[in-house]
Amino acid sequence: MISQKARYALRALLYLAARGDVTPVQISEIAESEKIPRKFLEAILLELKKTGIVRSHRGRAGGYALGRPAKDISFADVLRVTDGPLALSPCVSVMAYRKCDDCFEETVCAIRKALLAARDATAQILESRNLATAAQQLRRSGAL
Amino acid sequence: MISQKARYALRALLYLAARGDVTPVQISEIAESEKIPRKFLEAILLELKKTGIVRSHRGRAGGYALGRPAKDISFADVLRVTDGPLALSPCVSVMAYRKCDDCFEETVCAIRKALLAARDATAQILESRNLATAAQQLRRSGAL
DNA sequence: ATAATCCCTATTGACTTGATAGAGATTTAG
DNA sequence: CTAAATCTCTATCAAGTCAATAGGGATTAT
Repeated sequence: MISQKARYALRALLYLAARGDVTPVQISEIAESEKIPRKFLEAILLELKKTGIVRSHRGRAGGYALGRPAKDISFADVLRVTDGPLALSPCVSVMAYRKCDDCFEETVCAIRKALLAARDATAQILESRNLATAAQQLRRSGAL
Repeated sequence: MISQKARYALRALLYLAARGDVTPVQISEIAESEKIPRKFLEAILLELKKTGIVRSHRGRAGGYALGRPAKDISFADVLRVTDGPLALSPCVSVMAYRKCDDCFEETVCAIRKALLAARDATAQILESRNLATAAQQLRRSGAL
């Protein structure tokens, strides 16, 4: 299961993508529109900023905007920031590989083989879905 | 990421599958062979038993055995017991559906569409991998 | 009977999650 | 230049989950 933080992050980013504006949007506006606890959202956007998914402007007319085109921000990008690796085991993570603590012989591990296949399948989907395609779906369903 | 519990469960079950025996195997034997804390393994096997994945015999020559043929125990079956639903969100879980707490309109949710596709991909893999195929892989690699 | 086994409940410490508080740093408008 | 509005940062909190342990109780083969 994804965390509440991931949900909030995706909703906030989708809000920015759907708005499609160039001028920065304030935290309060996002928080109210998407019903996200304001202070929690601050922390989330800060993290997203560190990885370049959003950028910010400080001061009077400040706020947040997407850090790159919506089509270049995948669901996988976001989930990796909020929830860590997509993989079901460190030993099959591509972005954050680590040997399992008590692994005997990785190349032979039958559990690993299954988890690796699962990771590839998940990553394939989550990397192909991005904020642009998602926003487009919303428009088509008449939700915007 | 899967839990340590899931790892232990898979290892223990794979041990039973590889042994392929009809007579029950004792907890201590599994725990020692697979280096799993004995008491923790007890709790895990008990849970697996409740869902029929293993069956047990009590008393003097007691122990555990697979509850059905190894080819009918998938990785998905096991992970659902130890770690809950495979889905990344309750609203896309097939075995344990639940509406998201703050969901506005499920049919329109763009996040849901992506998570649903991810669930299907993961489930497809994890339901097709079972203890028999895994044990066979071990034999082929000469690990048995 | 007895010894070996599974069965059950409770407890623990470490860590994570979701959320909140309060002050600091920066920028724009007037 | 000053004030107000914003983002930035650190600290804290309660509740929950995870991994592991402990100590018996129930059952059964011999």
